[in-house]
Amino acid sequence: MIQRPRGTADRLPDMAPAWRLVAATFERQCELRGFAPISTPTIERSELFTRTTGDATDLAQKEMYIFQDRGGDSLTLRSEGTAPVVRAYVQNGLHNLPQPVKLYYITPIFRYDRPQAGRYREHHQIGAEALGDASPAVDAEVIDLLWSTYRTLGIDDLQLELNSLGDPDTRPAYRRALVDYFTPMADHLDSESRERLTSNPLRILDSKNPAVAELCEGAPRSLDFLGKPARAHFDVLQRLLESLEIPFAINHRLVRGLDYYNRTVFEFVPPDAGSQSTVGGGGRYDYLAELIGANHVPGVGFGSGIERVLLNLERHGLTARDPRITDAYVAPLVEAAVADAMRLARQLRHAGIGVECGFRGASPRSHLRRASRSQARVAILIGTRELQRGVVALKPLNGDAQVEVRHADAVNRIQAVLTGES
RNA sequence: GUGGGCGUAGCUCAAUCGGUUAGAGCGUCUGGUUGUGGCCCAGAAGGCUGGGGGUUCAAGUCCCCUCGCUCACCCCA
Repeated sequence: MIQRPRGTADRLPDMAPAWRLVAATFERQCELRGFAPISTPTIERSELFTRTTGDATDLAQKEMYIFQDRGGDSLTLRSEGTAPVVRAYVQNGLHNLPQPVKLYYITPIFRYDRPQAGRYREHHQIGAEALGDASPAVDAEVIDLLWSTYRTLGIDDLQLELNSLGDPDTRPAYRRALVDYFTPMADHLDSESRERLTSNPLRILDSKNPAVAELCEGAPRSLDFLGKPARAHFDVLQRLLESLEIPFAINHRLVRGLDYYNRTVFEFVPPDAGSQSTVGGGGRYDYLAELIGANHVPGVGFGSGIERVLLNLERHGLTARDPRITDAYVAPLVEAAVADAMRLARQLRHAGIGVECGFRGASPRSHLRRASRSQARVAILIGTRELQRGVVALKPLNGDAQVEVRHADAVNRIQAVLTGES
């Protein structure tokens, strides 16, 4: 048997209500703030991701789905949400709109990684980006959007962690300070962290190795290296979050896995922090546009994994129910009644009634069994007798008496039964 | 990419020390009612025991490989 590719998932009907709830809640929160939907191609030119993600990141080094198309171009399956949106903003001249341009998306993300709880090779993210405005209020708005989405869903115990990485002009000094700090203790670092000492010192802070983590305690803090504007930006953001009553905690070791971030970075993590704990995260990326050859465009945004949001919904025992739309079941009792049954079903649907139609002549028993297992409140039986006399048998499934109505009156009578007038 | 655990029907699980024709519940379908649902009862369908190789008189059971799931590392959402 051919099976689905590793790390992918089939989403079956019984999972749909929860997915819809997450998507609908997020969309609603976006629309309430004037964020508009955008969607970009599933494939992009590989340079878009390789140039923005950062050479030293795991994502760029080993997790991208990269391939050559038949014309020899190198393409990559979307490995993260932000760069394509920035590309689309630039390419479509969205800087001509009032700034910031506020966008949101719900999209699959592909990363070649070993599957694990809460980790997939294809996962889905809700995400939002606000482009063209560098003020800290935009950061606060974006964080508020994600926070409100979680809260509206009923997930109220995620911890918001916050940090500022400063700007490119102060980054080298911080980087040097980290190298100076860690180099003397290089022998105590694990091999991975030692490598990062030269490739990407900031990411040493991110290590979950307890021994390394301990060494990080005394490490220089990025907040102490912020330039004046970044310092002011971070201060204002904190005041805004306080005024919005969004609780947060400064995490000096929060650096994020993509290199394009500057100033604000944030993550939402559950209290019982497991390994795949981050539910959503993001930050500011004022220099990302330049990396893809465009003019300066400040931006801030986030991505949040839908599968992980769902995990947290379950953790809270929250469930979603499907909207009930099948009101009637039309049952052809003989093969000759199938055509009439399907015609009646269409008339009912035209009148706005949800209808399931039996597809083959079968016993009333089997049709009614099926009907009562659907959500239908009324069954319409059409057999030889009904065909001969131009009527249909209308049977409410709540135990009320079955009635016979003329075929021509069927739609009105069924409507009456469904609205309880009968 | 590294390491551990686990793969038996659509689902949840049995199957003695390696021993006959791999079972049950749920679900599905059909019937019990020559045209009437839910409950109940009966019957049926449904398995290359994940796949391949090996050991053995004999393998669901032991060994190897492989694929998948899962947990941890790592990484991230």
